[in-house]
Amino acid sequence: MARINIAEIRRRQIVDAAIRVMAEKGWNETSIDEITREAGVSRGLVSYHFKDKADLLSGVLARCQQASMDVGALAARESTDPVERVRLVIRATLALTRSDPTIYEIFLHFMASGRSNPELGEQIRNLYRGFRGGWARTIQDGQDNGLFRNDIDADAAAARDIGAMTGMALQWLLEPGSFSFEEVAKQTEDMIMDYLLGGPKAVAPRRAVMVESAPLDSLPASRERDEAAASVS
Amino acid sequence: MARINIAEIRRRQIVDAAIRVMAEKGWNETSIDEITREAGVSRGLVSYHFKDKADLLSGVLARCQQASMDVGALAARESTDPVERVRLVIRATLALTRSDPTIYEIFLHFMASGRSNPELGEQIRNLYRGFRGGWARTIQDGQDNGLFRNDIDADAAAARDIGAMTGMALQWLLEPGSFSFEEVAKQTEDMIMDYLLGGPKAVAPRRAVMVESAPLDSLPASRERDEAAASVS
DNA sequence: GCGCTATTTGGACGGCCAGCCAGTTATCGA
DNA sequence: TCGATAACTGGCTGGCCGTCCAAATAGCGC
Repeated sequence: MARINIAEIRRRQIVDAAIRVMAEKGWNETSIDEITREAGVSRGLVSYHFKDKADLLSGVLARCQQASMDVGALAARESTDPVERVRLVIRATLALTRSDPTIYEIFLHFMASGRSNPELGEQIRNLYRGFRGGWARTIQDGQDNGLFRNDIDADAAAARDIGAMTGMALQWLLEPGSFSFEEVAKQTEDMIMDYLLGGPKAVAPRRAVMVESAPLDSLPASRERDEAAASVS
Repeated sequence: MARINIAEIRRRQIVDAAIRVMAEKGWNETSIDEITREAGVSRGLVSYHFKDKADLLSGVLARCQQASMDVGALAARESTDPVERVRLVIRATLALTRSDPTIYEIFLHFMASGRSNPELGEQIRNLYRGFRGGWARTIQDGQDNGLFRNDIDADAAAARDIGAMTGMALQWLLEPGSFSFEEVAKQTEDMIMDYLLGGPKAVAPRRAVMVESAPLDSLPASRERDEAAASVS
């Protein structure tokens, strides 16, 4: 089935181009003509492979989601200590802001556009729900095992942590170099970890086995066709 | 000069309408025609009072900036204890997300649009610089007086705190009700305060007089014409 | 080679919108 | 009362963009 492969390759090619253009100009300012030029394909080919602009957008978001999840999952595998794993994921997530700001760029544009486009809004909401859900489970595990304070709600804690990370990312996106990235990242990491490690904890681990799955990698699978997404940039 | 007053009133009227429409539909999806309809004025009047769409946008952002600064300044006046004031400002800023999400909505759209429009980008960057600068001064004051830990850079701390607050706000904007607002707000407030109050501090206050000016209210003055902005919504 | 289908092309169509402008009305000073 | 100017109106227009489509091309099994 070489044909199907070609279709997949074309889709990938167009999504790649869309990400490049969109990261720079946003979505509404990006015309499909510009994407075709960047991708080096003809005007009608985009319409052939994607139902409409929103469909193309889904592909873009799915790729970015996959990339950011990969980073977290990868970092978590670098240690077996649950606390250390959480720290590594925070660090990797923050570092992603610097190494591949495109991802947050896309998220930002989706958040803005999603408010007027219900379909887009649902996608970005699902994405955040997934992030929060995965993070909450990780925190819950830590609480159950007496590692993290258990006087706080895990779901709320997840929203708080993800908020702290994305908030920093957006500021960096807005004006890279306007503050010391390393310093702010270090403070954010410390602040989150100190908060999670402080306060009252469960007396004894409720389970002998610690968190065995990497944080963030038990998210609901993307319903996109670009499952095998690699790095975005 | 009744004429000048009329011009000012009209400008205000149009900006108000623009904020209402824009909060719901974003900026790029908002046509000037829609704003004129909402404002109850004719099509050409907007062109008469505003150079172009970006000019109108400046008015919108200035109003939101003013409103958010007012909230912080107001909260800071409710206590004379510097630490308590910082806590109150955090609380008020977070609460603003709920009471008037329009403001963050506008900020979000500016961040997204500002990437492709240099003029707009500079405005939103200035706004954030102002926020961070004011917050950093407040933290610096607390450090100088031995109230806050002095092993961290105040500028970086400001970026971290503002990031945590805006990050939470954006999530709430994306999907109000997807988490417990009160719980996340409380955790965020505690996390920031615990971090600022923890760690090593200056042995003795370097100044007898504590922070005497409200945080956030020594920002660079808006260069907009809508100086006397009231509440946004 | 021959149909068949997937793939690709370039352009046409229709809608939308920001900017512009000629003309009208209201307000003010003299 | 009478210019003069500010305030205001409504429509035009040129361009851009997403969608659709008829035709051309390429790759496949037979």
